[in-house]
Amino acid sequence: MIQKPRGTIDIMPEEMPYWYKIEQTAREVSALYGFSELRFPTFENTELFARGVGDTTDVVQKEMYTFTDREGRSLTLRPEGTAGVARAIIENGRCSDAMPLKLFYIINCFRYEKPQAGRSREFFQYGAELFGSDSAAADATMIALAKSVIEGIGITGAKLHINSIGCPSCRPEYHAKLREFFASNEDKLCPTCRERLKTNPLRILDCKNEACKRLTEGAPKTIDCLCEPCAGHFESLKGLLAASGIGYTVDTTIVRGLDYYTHTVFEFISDKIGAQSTICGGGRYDGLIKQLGGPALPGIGFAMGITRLILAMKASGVELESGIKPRLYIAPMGEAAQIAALSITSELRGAGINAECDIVGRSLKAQMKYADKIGAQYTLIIGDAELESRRAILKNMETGEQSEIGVRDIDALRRLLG
RNA sequence: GUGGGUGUAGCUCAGAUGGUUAGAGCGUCAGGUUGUGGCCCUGAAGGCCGUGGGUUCGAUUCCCAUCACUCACCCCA
Repeated sequence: MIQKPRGTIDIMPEEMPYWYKIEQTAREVSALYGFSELRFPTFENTELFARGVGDTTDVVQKEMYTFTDREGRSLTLRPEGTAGVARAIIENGRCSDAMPLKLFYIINCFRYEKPQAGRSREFFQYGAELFGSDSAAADATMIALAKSVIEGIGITGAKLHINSIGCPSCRPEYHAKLREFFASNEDKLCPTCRERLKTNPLRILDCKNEACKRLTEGAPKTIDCLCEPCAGHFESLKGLLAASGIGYTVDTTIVRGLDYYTHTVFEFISDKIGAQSTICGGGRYDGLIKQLGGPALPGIGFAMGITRLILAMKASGVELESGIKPRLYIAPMGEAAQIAALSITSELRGAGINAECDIVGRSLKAQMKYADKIGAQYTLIIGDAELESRRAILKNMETGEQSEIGVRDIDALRRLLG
């Protein structure tokens, strides 16, 4: 047997109602907020991610599905959506549209990681991006959109965490302060954090190691080292959230792993779905468009992992009915009846009524069992006797009641079932 | 990439200090009066006991490796 590749998932029919619910809610709520849907390539030139996401990030360094095509071009399966959207709006000249430009997408992404609960190599996300505003009001709008979607699909108990990681003008100073703070305790840090001290000290704050956690107490926080504009932006955001009644906690450990983030970063976290608890992650990326060769255009966006949303929905007690139940099952006996059954089925379907009939050639008893199993509301029995008398037997499967109805009386059936 | 757990029928799981025909429940299919479901009864199909090596007279059972699933680290959605 050939198995599916590691880290991929099959989504069987029983699961589809959850996907429909999320996709439908995402589209409706996005539209409500004035966002338009777009689609873009599953693979891009590798350079897009190297430059956009950042070639020092884990995602780019060790998690991308990169391959060479027949012409020797280096291509990469998208590991996230923002870089593709940014490229698309630059390439399609939308940076000169009326601002803000508000877009959303529902896509699959690929990352070569070791699978676990809430994490797979092909994963799916709903994301939204807002370009052309560097105002905190834009941040608040994005957070409100994310919250509406999360609540709209029935997830309860998700917590909003926000932080500001500064901008290119205040970050170097912050890194220096962090290095200074940890310098005396360098030997007590875990090996990875000792490395982080040199490369990206910001990440030490995110370490799960107990010893490191203790050492981070009292460490300088990004929000204490923000430059004037950054601090002002963060204060405005907090004010706007409070004014809209959106609860939040300032979480100085949120450190996004994608280089393009600046200023505001945020996550919605569910504590009921295992270790991969971030169901929505996002932030501001004011330098990205320029970095990719476009104009200096600020932006902010987020993405939500759809399978994680489903885990959170189920943990929140959301139960969705699966399966399509026919209104009528037609049980023919004999060849003549089979012909009649097929044509009645077809006419009912044409009238928008879900009807089924036997196409396996089962006995009447087996057909009744089958009709019961698939949840048919009515069964219409047609045999030679019924063709003769032109009166078929209609059985209500719930009550067991039987009555007669004209064999070809489609109108009567439509009245009953429509 | 690192670590823990698991791998027996479609599903959920038993099982034997290593010994000849590997079990149950559910599900599927067929019957239980000649044209009728849900309950009940009977029967059938369906497993090289994840794969490859090793130890052994003999391995599904013990050992090793490998693959897959799973949880966690890491990272992130």
